[in-house]
Amino acid sequence: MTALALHARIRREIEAQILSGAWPPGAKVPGEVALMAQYGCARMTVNKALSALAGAGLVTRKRRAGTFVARPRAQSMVLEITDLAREVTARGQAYEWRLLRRAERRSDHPEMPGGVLETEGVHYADHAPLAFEHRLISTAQVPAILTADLAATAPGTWLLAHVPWTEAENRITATAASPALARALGIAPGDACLTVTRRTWRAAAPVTLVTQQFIAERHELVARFGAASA
Amino acid sequence: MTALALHARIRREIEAQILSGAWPPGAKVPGEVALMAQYGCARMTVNKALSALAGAGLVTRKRRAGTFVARPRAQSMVLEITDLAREVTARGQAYEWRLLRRAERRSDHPEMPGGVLETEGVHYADHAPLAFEHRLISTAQVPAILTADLAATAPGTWLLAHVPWTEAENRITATAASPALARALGIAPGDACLTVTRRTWRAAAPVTLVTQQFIAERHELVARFGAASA
DNA sequence: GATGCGAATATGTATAGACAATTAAACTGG
DNA sequence: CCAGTTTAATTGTCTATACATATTCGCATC
Repeated sequence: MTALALHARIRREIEAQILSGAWPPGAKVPGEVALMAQYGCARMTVNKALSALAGAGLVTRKRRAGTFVARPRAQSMVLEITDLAREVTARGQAYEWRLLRRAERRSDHPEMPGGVLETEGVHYADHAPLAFEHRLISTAQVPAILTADLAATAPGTWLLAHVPWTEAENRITATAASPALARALGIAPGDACLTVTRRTWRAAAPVTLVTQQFIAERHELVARFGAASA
Repeated sequence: MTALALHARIRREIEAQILSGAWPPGAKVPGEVALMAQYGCARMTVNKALSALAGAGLVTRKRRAGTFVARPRAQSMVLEITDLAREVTARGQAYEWRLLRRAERRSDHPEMPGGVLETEGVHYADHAPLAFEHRLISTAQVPAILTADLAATAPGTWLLAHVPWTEAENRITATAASPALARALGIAPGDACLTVTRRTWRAAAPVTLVTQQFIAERHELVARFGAASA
């Protein structure tokens, strides 16, 4: 019952050398045989640690040449997009969803063609508006959405529970509130909003296209550098 | 060699079952011995595939119980924060940096106390303003910054090349342009800006604290679901 | 029925060895 | 000096085995 598995310990110690700057980019990381001797273990154990580091992007490995600290070209951050209902309640606030529009129709949107369910509504935190949401859901991919009670449950929450593990892409930008949006959120037209547009697919078929517009002061997204996962 | 290593193939095939929805959350993934028989390989090979999937968060594994498709509570997205100089030139645009202010002083900012170099400047893409940047850099952590020519090279670019592999956190929100910001960017006061505040540490010591404010129409951040890494 | 304990099961970790693939470096012939 | 070839170092993958560890299940006992 060691506190940490040996391969995890090796990984952590190398990671510390890299993150602290002791081993700069381009520096040669000890080879598998060297680490094997240093820790007195089998090569597979060292390999597991180094492979994990390579997967995390901290090192690059080349046969015959060796293992080297990677040159960071971009910082890879992990952004956790949680369900709004969960996020708000996790903060200890009262969550509420109000459905404003629900229309079953055919879409000519290039990203979501065909039959869709279109919804609009507002997310509230502690009874104050937090975000306006416009959404298209493919009825071909998710026929059950037509029988869901979307006044009681926000579509995002419903989808998370019923159509899990889809691929997704988020586009984050800032926009000025249109008069209609301002009215829905109770802010002034032209006020800054954080806009998140998310497209999700399931086995290459589009599932939903959603745009959420947050009142700027009441929401922020946090992304962390993701090298410390287990 | 085979086009794909066996453990990678096993991983991909299980991943496909999960992402397509064929194996819903909570479903039992075949155990190691079953997969071992199915693929006719050793248990370690199967273990590598399943461990990788567990690391990516697609499955949870419990001793005695088995391996199960995870219930997604949040979508984990990968956000690539690139250096602005690199990003702009990668788009084929002309990049330019103009330093507006440079002050060596002591900071009482709670996140960055002590001696700092404070810089302000504007990033341009194709000679049009893209973002305003305010930055504090710890002179204790990065003494060499005091001798860097920050009029020629943006501090972020310089730091990326000289202080790599720090830990970082980004906070993304939207703000309205203050009169001073509007003047610097050539936009109207109150216009929406995408604001990214990034704190970076190096071995638990703060290195830099930067706030970049982008003209909304000219910038967006893209985050992708990150389950398809190798 | 409740409780405690042992057995069965599935994963977690590690070993030692083997061969394949890649490629930098050394070598060799012109 | 250059070009092509060989060599050797290093990682990539896989096997077969072993023991550790956590956890559920069932059984025996109270």
